[in-house]
Amino acid sequence: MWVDAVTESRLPLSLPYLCRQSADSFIDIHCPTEVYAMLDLKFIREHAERVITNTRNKNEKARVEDLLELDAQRRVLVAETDALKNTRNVASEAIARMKKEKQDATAQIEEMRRVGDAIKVNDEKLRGLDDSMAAILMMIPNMLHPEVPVGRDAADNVEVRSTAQKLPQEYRLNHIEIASKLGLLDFERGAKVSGSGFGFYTGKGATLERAMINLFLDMHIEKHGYTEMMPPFAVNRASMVGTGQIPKLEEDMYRCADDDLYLIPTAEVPLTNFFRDDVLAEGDLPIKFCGYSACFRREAGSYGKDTRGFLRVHQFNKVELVHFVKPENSYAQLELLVRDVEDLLDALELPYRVILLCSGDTSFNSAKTYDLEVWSPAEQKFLEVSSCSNFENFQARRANIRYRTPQGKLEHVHTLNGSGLATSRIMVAMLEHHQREDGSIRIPEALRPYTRFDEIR
RNA sequence: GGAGAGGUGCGAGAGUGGUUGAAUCGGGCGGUCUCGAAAACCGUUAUACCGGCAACGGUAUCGAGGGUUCGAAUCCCUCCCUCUCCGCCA
Repeated sequence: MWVDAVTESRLPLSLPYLCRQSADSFIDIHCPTEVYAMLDLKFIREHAERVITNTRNKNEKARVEDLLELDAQRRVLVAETDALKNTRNVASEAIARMKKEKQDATAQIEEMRRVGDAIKVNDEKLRGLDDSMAAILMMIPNMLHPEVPVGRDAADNVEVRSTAQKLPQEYRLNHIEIASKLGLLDFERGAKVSGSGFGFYTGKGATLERAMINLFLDMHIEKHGYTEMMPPFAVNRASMVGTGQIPKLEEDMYRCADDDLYLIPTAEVPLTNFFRDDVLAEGDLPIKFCGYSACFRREAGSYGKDTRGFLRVHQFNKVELVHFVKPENSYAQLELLVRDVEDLLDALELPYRVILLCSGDTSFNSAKTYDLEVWSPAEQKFLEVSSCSNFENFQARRANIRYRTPQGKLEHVHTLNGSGLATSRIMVAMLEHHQREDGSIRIPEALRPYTRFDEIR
């Protein structure tokens, strides 16, 4: 069944994004506070209580009250400094006039020297305040959509719908056992060659992996109206800041120190930053990108959790979906995004459920997130295979992605993204669900044109 | 790795110390004309922050940071980025 997706024009190549400078301004601490603001400072000021509650509901610890105090100080200082600068500007103009008329301006110049010194002192103080404020602002999470249930952790998430009715299901071998029996994955060699948490796909395992990536991409391109992108797998620091991985998740990134590049943890980073500092044409929205990438995660601090096989690895493959939309459409678009992913799971004939994350489980950047989970008979639990989020303008503010309204106003777009899909956990589910009594694996119909075999034995 | 060029508004592109927030062209928006459209013509068109109910006023912004100066897009220093040529290489 075809998802009722909006048909969009493909990305027009005439867009001017290719000529834009990249801005490393994000990473320099001495830049206007607004650049850092993920939530609008004015919004925080006017809705302090809501921001504080929201921060708490997300289990975050930003010092919102301190921010407000600093802000009050800053505003007084700004007013004072602006007044000083005004006198200087007025006087400078007068001096220019006097010089032109060959009058002596020594007294004025002397006076302005003192004003200039005062300005310098104030600017110094302002910079200190800005830095302190920026540090707090960076830690304030996105506001949640009102529909998001308040809750502590995953236990409070809400199931929206499910195609996984008859649980638990029988299985004979878990994915590690069957993969090793059929020669599809090799973790020992992965550990030898790279380290723990890396693996080889071998033989038909590699083919199956590649087939899934291609199936996903083709469905998104041909059925769901996406533009395919193949992004760089390493990005600069400004990009990581732009999508919010830095500073919060910095220790989870692989970094190439010599070149100050980061291996991407998801294609979301390059695909969203594609439009960093750009102004999009209203008529081009929504823009929907799909892109394959390898994803690299250090998973620092998560050892001992889901460490078996391919459940949690340092490198995995994923097709990522990223939408740039007009604010008024973003929640409708989120539903479509989820449907695009469900369509893949249906094609793979895997049972899954869609859950709405509660406040405490919703990520820092997100206003509303649906997770898609596939049942693992071996693990006896649901495995997260996709996370679809609406970031509203949170990322767009950080990455400075705007569009021009029909009235000619510049406004931030809303960004959404979702995995569509990450293959490693899908591989786990495939090996468990499509396992036959004799230990062979049945390839679902939709995949056969890509694998060119219909079973693995 | 070696050598050079350059980073200005939505885009292209002027501008080398004093009404330059920034010429000009293009784009967008509004209008005239038209049954409608195109063309032509006219007008208009940056963002952020602070103050103000508002009209409006102030400040900042020409890659980033620092310096010189009464005054910096313009001069000096540092850094970042992009492009071109040569070398190396998939």
